[in-house]
Amino acid sequence: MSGRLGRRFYARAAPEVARDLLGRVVVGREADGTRLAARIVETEAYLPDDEASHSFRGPTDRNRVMFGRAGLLYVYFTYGMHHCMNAVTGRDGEGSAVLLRAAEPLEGAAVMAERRGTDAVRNLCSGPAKLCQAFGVDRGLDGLDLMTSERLWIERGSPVGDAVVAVTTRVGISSGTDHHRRFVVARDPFVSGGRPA
DNA sequence: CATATGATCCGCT
DNA sequence: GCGGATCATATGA
Repeated sequence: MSGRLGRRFYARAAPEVARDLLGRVVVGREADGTRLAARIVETEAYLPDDEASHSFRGPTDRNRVMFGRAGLLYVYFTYGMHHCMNAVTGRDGEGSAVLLRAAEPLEGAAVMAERRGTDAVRNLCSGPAKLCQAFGVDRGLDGLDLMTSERLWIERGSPVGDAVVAVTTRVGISSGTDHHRRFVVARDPFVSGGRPA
């Protein structure tokens, strides 16, 4: 429990949190107690001033959690089959969050491999929907509190230095493409797309 | 390696 | 009805 990131970590501007999440560790706990862990290597920041953000047009039933307090988990469903997870950031009611896009498996790779239907470790968490599938995250976890949940949380891990961080435009959106709010660990083989950035 | 396409649901216009 | 913060597979260079 002591390794968990605290509320104040998330209660900052989304781009700052996105940058700082690189090198941190997402931890999941299975019903049977098995621990899953993965080191975050790619994130994206979403703010309410951004046409590509779900929060751009204000709160709805779907995105309500994004307007909640920092440190909540916002999970959405898209393309008819995929889930993606975000950590809510900033002030309560603001509508900003950081999308977790890719991670390097550290613990529980066997469980992830079974869920993902592949043995290739590089392919278990190298994309936002893959990451959710590997950890068994769906809308049932929408709104959980990363401070107190026994199902999913984020630990301190090892923050990375500026020399290793690359900032780029974001992926998979058709508007708001001018914002440089995607953060990746440069040359890391576990980023989405399977290619170093 | 690159581009194309199908899968399959739901929130929003 | 449309199209999306995606992924896996298929096909062609």
